[in-house]
Amino acid sequence: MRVKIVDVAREANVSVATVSRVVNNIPLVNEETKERVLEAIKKTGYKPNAIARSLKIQKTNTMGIMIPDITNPYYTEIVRGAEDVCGIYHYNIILSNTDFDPEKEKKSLNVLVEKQCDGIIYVGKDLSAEMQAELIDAPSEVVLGCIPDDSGFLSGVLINNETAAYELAMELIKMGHKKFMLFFDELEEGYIYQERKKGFIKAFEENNIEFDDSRILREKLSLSGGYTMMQEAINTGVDFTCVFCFNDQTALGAIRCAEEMGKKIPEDISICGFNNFWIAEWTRPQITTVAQPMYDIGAIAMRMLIKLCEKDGDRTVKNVYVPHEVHIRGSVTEIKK
Amino acid sequence: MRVKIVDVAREANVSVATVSRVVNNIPLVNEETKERVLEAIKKTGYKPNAIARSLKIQKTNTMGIMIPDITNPYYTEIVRGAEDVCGIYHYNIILSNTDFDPEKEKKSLNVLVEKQCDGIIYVGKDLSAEMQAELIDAPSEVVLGCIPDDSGFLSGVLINNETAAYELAMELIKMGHKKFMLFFDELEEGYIYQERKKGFIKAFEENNIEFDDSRILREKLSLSGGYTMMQEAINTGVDFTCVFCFNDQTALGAIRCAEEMGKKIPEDISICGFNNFWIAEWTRPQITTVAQPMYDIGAIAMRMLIKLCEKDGDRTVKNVYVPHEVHIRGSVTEIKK
DNA sequence: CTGAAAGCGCTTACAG
DNA sequence: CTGAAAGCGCTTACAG
Repeated sequence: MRVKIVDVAREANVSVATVSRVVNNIPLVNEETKERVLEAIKKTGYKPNAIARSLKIQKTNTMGIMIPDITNPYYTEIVRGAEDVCGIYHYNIILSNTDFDPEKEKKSLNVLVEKQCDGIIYVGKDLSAEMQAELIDAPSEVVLGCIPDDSGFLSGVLINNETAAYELAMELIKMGHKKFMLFFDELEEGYIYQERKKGFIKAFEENNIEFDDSRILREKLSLSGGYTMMQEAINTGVDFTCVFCFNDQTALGAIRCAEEMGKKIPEDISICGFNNFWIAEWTRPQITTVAQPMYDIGAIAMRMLIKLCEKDGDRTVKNVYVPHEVHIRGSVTEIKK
Repeated sequence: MRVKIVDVAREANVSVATVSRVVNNIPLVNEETKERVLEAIKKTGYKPNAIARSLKIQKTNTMGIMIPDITNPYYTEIVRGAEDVCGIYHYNIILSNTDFDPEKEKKSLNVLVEKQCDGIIYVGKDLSAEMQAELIDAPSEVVLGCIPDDSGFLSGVLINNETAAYELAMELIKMGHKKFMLFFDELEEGYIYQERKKGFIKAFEENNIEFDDSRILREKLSLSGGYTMMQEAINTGVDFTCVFCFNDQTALGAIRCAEEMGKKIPEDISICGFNNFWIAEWTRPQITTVAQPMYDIGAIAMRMLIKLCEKDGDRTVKNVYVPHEVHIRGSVTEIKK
């Protein structure tokens, strides 16, 4: 049996109120009784029941984090950043993988709310109107990761995807590329997709580069998805010298396929990823990509969330844009005229 | 304000007991009143308070998972396996990164216990006597990941590291290698370290291969750690044709360093990793390694843990050894005599 | 400085 | 089939 506060009280010959006071470090306790209580706690091995405490004080010091897939290195870093900040402020996180599945998301949000999470971080590539409404409605505080809020009720931490894509495209255009392809997600039409597409197309248009949707391929954003898309791109005989992949895994898959099909990377095809996952400069060729400060996104989001949860914390709601960085590496090269 | 059970009761004109019964799907409720309650729940938007429920029924349906670092792809997979199983059985996980730090581990265990986790999965490379005692003592159920228990009080899920290392070494020996180096962790002397070392040395001895501890290098087990060790190995002029790295990141770092120093991999040096992280066959060269079923380790451990937590679940305590697989890939080759 | 008591939001014997 | 009541283990005004 777990020992409870009343056992300690009995042992120390005081009331439970007094024990509670010393456990919670409330000052107005006589030094001597405090000693006695401390002794009793040690002797009995008492550990406060946080559940009971939470029920009483209406605060769990537990945060929920909804993330598509912890296995995706991009999200892994976010979680690590969030958890580290939690540790500092004596919170814990409940982790929930949602796999971009609206049903799972709804269920997950529900249990996080039922478990009385003080706050919830919602990470995704898009925010459906329905999900947005649920998040605004939720009694827990909410901060978005990687997507902004447009309702004025939520906060978000993210990079400017449009600018990032634009800058990346401009670099490749400067290198002489004119014939591009995009390797994007199989289904997605959501926020990040739109933003990046806007950025790429803006760069294309400013430079009078022809582009239409037939140059967008769609598959799972994975090593094998990238492989498949490259296969298709080469087989259908489209004319292209450069590919923008939605993430680095996809880019690496595409690189491998191209190599196997006899292409030299970057001489024959320049290939770019996105996110700068931890291994991007250790592959051969190294992957040209846009670095997102993923750890920081998690850490900043969590900091904001904690402030929302604390009594006199900052309650300003805002979208925070964190800096990105274009990294030009070995997977791309100037076009030879 | 969150709506509570009494609000629903008032709305439906029944007692809280009745509301509780329909919420928990307890059969003996009149169909008609049930309808009325359901309606009231929908109207009020009632969501049960899981904290209050937990306090009453003495069960949180929350599991703790203590893991060195979620950012290490090896552990990421374990967490995913564990979380997926949790989802099936309506549990959630609190994630805690411990960074191999005994202090953090102790603190973490403490809050998981205070938060009344039904069970805890402890993942690590070693189990100190102190930690073992604390885990046995903990009121929450415990299952170990990646390490076995020798006390008879805990369960564990892991591969046989000695056999795995032995088999890997034998493959390389068959290829004609005789001069080996080991790239191991900077500090570690723990369980997994010992087991693997035993396995390697057993293979060496059986084949009359000379080996002593001067052939073990130690550094952080990371891309840059592997890089550093290879640099040192080459610079000190030790004679070797094959390196066993403690994990795949280290192997990849070692490969890159060797390449930069003008060595051809695998022609000049054969390099092996361990774990078969998700990218191991997409690097160039592909990494020879031992695959651990990491997802399964997490999933199985969680299944066992849940059984321990359920009323009439299987309470057998045992160490479960899951199969590993040696993958010979492009980072190694036969030695040319 | 300390204790008795109420209450956090549930569940569940028990009685009817 | 339904409700009144006790109790899960805490915290915290309130009184002394």
